Amino acid sequence: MIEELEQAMVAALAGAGVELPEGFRVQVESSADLRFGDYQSNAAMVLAKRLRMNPRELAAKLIDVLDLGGMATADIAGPGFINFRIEKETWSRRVGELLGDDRLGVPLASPAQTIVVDFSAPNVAKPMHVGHIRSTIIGDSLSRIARFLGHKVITDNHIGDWGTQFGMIIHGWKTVLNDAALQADPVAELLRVYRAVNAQCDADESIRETCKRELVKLQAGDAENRLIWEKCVDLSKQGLQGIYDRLDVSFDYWYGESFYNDRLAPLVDDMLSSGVARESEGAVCVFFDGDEKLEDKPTVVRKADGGFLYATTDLATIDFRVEEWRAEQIWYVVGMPQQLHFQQIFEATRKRGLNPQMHHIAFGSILGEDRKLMKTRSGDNVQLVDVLDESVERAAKVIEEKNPGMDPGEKKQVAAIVGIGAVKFAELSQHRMTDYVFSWDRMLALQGDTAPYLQYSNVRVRSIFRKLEGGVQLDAATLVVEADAEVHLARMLVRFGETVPSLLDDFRPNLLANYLLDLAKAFHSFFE
RNA sequence: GCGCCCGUAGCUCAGUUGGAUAGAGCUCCGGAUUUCUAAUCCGGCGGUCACAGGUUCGAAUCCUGUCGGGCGUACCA
Repeated sequence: MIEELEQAMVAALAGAGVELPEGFRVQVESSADLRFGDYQSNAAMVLAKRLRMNPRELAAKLIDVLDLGGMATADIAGPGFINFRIEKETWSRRVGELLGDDRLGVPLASPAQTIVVDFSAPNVAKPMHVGHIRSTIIGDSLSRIARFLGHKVITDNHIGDWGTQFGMIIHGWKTVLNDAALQADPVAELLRVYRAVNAQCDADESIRETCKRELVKLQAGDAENRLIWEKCVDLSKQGLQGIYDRLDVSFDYWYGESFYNDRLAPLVDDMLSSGVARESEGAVCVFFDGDEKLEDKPTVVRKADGGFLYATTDLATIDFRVEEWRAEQIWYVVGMPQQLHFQQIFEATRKRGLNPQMHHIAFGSILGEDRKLMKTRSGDNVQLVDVLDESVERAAKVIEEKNPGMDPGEKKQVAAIVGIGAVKFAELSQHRMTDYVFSWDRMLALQGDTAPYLQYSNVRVRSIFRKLEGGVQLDAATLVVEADAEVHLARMLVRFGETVPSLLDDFRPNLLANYLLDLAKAFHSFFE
């Protein structure tokens, strides 16, 4: 719809003999306030300013020669807006076209690109906690959107399967592991072991040293430690997969930190010889001379003791993604606190002569009831599994109240759909940058702007089609939009194709959530 | 100190990138209904967009400053 109106406007400008200034693009957008019509353009005002004309006169001139082919009417309002009212026949036609359109009016992105999306990335041997929700759900959503738009999307779960925590876990595995508990619930037992050793370390420095030695042995390739590590990673992955299954999230690859071990030393050598990095205070660093913001913020890629860091692994990971996967874009769905880190590795990557488009898709923090940051390492964070369980349980209670007669198996199924949906939608409906206070009530609310509201509208739609099955055939020719509620529903349906492409401009799934709520409202009104 | 993010109705949040009289949901008040699943619909109350300047036809949105909150600031991830 927007496209047709824009073309008509361009033609009208030509017809009126208006010369377009360099770089000017006629824009039509959907009206925020329906009293001003369905669509509006401020082109006359913008142009009048540049050409030093009277905006209302210019708008009048345009409308004189504007040919909309009967699809809509146009008038002038306010300081020089051109408002468009779409005819009912046009709505009928457009909705009829959508009926047979698999893409629901969403155009394919051009050009399609290869995009690697890096999200979720939990640490192995420690269960996911609430802090992982945002990355996982926002990342999954953006991946799906990009895929639908026609991009080649590669999702990669960059798990923390290598690092200092393995010193503690291996020591714990050798000393305090309970085999029976491990069999019964591997994830819980690994967490218990980790916590137990963590506490021992705090109390006794010599234990911490022992753990460090275990880590060094692992890194040196010690067979026993290597085996323990492999088992830990394996068990953890199974636990994680269970959660991803419940969330309906999947990854093309799970190339964790350990995957890049062998690439780190050569990478640092290469950066040294090419002059990208240099030694400083015994460490190897990348300095960003001449960069106003990063001038005094070098990043260390090799410690004075020879060890490598997070930044080193990330740089090696970029290499791999560009060389192996031909990534044109790399998206990192990672929390706000790591902004500086990403500025550094993005800049370091450019210094190395690689130029994928890199985006840090940051998000705000989840706070405790005291409005303070939920600590990552405190050990008593709310676990993601518990959030999901609690959510499903609460949904089950509602079902028991509202639909006591439902088949028990179906009850369970619906509870899962509603419970998990509530958690996911709570994330997706909010601007990703805002911090929020974790609250069961907020996350699991079943009334208002929530997942259940959307799901219920879906149920109602499906119910209609179920009852029509075998009876009425829907086709474009019989589709007539007439009453106000019908027009509004048609308007919202057409808007889908205009909304989706804009979601990736600033990586904003919440705009889709907002749209869907508006669509659901339009549908419920229509339904009533 | 410096850098980044945030401040919108009593509460939780939107706001299509500079557009018209700033919108939803929750709460509260009032109404609808012999259902194509009421987990619904319709109406009402509620605002100095933190504050002060600036830019222009036009600012919640852009620029400057102030106040308040959060995060980060080389050998953790």
